[in-house]
Amino acid sequence: MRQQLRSLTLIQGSDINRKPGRPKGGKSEQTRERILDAAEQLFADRGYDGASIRDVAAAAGLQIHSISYHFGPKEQLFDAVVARRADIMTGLRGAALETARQQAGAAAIPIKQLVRDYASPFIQSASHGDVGWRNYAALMGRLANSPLGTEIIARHYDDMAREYITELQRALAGADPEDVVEGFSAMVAAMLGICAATGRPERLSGRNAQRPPEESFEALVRFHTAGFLALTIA
Amino acid sequence: MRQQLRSLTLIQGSDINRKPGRPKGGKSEQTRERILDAAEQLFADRGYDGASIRDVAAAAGLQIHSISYHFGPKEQLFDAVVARRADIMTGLRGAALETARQQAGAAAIPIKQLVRDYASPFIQSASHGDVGWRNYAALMGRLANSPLGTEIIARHYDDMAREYITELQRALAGADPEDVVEGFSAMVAAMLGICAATGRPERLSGRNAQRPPEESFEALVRFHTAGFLALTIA
DNA sequence: TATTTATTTGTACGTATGTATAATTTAATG
DNA sequence: CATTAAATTATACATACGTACAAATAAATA
Repeated sequence: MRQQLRSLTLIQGSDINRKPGRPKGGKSEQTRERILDAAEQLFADRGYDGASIRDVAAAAGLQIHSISYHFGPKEQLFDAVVARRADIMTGLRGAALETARQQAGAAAIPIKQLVRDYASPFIQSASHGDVGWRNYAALMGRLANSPLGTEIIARHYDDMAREYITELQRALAGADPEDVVEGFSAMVAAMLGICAATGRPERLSGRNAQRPPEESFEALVRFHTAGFLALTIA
Repeated sequence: MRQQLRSLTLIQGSDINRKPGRPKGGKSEQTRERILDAAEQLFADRGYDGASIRDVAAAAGLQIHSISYHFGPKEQLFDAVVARRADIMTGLRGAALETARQQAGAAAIPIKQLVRDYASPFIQSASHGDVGWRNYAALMGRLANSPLGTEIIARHYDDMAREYITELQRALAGADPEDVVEGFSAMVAAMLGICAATGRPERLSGRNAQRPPEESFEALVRFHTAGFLALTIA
């Protein structure tokens, strides 16, 4: 939205299209990242309506208007927060899918691999990534069943989701395609639940600390792979 | 909170403890229900922070202060909304569990029956109940991964959840108990996702209308039963 | 009917909200 | 250095928020 059409001549010194004045995107890219980090954390902690633009500005060490200057109205800021890491996530999933397709050749990709490849980037990022990824994971969990959330998720995640669903349906030829979509939705919900860090699993199992997400991930893969396979049995 | 200790002598005319003045809970019980209905819908549509007390009052056809008069501050109203139908839900699940225990005798309750008995009351209410149940289901979906939501869910749902988990662990003696908790969480997340009516399954499958929740329910039972059973295989 | 309490209304307070406008500072240019 | 545009600051606006207080009304009693 605020991206500039860079001039075509690449050598900066001899740039003939170069207009006078301070160029865009110099130092401000850091500022934008700082705003997104702050917004990510606050939206994750308090939700979309619970976090104010003022909170974000204060957390980023800026004045209020700097937020809307860089991102426009609140909803666009929210979208930008989701989009930033969604693009990374989609890149990882796309690469994994390409590899899997090459490995499988003409055959269908194994269910277990599809489950693993879709859930792994998210769970790995949420558990091994920096605090930003943890905040992002919590935020995505909150978004899951809200109108605004699903709208934004649709924009940034549905295309790749459909690719995985297509492969799942191919691997589960005997199953009702709608059941496969149902299974995919269940898998995503479980993945988000693991990373949301709500503390409910601990409360239900009597544990005092959160289970390492890798263990949860392995359980998820086994559980949902078996679930998918059960859909083929009429 | 605002319930009164009814006098012990049951015959109203000869009530010796009866104090003068207008008695509590007469017409106001309808008002309370009307407030809860309005709050339920608004919280479901806009979330806790997105729905204001003024909105609730207007939807119920009352002045602002009537809300806090009956329910205290906003968070207690929210809790009351969740609690009302949580009690019904817990009653149904408790009755189903008792029946299942009697049927099973000394043996473990079958996994499929536990999955069915836990998810069925919610999905049936959300699909066949009145609009209030549909709103409630959407609200519970929104709550699932938020801090305030999990706090309230813990208060009203965790006891019965632990009972079902105990039975699941008994039926899955070979499985890691923590994996079983993980599976239970996945089942709940899927159940909420089905009833949240976000439109995402339709978007992912190309359907134009929502799938009948009964079909989704049958798929959920098959999927998650198989998932649980897979946890016993080392 | 007079009295007592439950319930509802009307109004107000202090603060927080998203957004917009104008002025200022910063960083590059020729 | 003068100039141009980006980036930041400062301030303001109109509205919405949760909560509280005082008054009025309603429904039962003796």
